[in-house]
Amino acid sequence: MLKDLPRYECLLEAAKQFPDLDPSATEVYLHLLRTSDDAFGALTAHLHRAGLSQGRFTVLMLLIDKGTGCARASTPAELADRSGVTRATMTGLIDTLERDGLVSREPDLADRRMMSVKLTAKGEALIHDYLPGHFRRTAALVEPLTENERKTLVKLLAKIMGQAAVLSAQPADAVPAGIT
Amino acid sequence: MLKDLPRYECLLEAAKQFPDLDPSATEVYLHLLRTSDDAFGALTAHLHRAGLSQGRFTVLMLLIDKGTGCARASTPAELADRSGVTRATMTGLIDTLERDGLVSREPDLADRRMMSVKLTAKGEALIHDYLPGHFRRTAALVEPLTENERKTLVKLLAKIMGQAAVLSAQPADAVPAGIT
DNA sequence: CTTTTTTAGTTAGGCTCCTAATCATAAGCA
DNA sequence: TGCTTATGATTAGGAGCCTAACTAAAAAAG
Repeated sequence: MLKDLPRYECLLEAAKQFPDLDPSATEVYLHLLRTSDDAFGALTAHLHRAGLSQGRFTVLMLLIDKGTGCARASTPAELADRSGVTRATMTGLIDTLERDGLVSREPDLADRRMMSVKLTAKGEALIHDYLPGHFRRTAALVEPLTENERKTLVKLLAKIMGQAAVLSAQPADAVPAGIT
Repeated sequence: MLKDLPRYECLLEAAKQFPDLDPSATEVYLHLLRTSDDAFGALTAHLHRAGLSQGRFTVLMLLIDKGTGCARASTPAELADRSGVTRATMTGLIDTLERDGLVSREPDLADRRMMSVKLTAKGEALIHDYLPGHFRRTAALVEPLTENERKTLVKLLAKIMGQAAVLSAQPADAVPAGIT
């Protein structure tokens, strides 16, 4: 990822050599990645201080079962699917979380292929201690945006998300003229 | 990263247990990360097909010296700084790029601590072949947004970027009341 | 009831990224 | 000049992510 975003004149200059380069689209794309990375990095620094990583944090969040209003996950397969990582990666994550005493792994009695993953008391204490600060920092990140601006932002991001889904669905070397 | 974003009611429910949780802020944050990841993933799939990764691609882009309107980089340290990775990581990236014949590494005659990194003919051919499709896909991602929406999006993202910088600058456990 | 297919989880090996430590060279200073 | 500090690059070791191959158990098919 580029640390310093190119100036717009720079994109215009590059567009002379590459007719396919859409300067405003490239600017949006680079700002999106840069902002996401910065926002993510600002919160991840605190995660690391708590001995967590994004993957570990996501797993712990999915294992919380009280007061979240959402169904919790329990098997490695479900955790992997909902975390957006492969099952192999989830095995590794659970390995280290178990090593650190934050989760426990028990065989499922009904289906002997499956394992049941649970938060330990230590894991539950850690995530519940961590969350309030995490939510405050998240709020601080978005703080200067009005409620209307937040709605607008989510709406615009959703459009790009939709395009990304379209683009990922047609992995061939298409995209010659325009995909809508 | 959560694969499926939580529904808004779910955030409202969770906010009952965590008073610090700002539902609209969390929604923005999660949408930002999810969108960035999806957009990035859509383009990265093509990078992988070309035998590249985001890190390798960024290095090659920084090494292009013609018609980009931007100064090119040449030393590992500068490549690392502008790529946003550590120098150790850059050493590894250049190792594999050199192994694959895409870049070459030569000692700097003036300062014998430094190395000079250059694109090989093969590397230059690869990146120049790759870029047009890359730019078309980038344009496709943003295609449904009008020019005004693009400006709005960049402006809103810039606000969050600014907050991320503030948040990263004060790594202590601050953020109790509000940071502006 | 046996064989095949599917599913859950893991292992093995690779890439990218990190931090910390090391080495050589250059630059600043008494 | 000689010593100390700063800088460029690398190495070593670790974590998280991937794909591909494997094991065991359940489900489906004959």
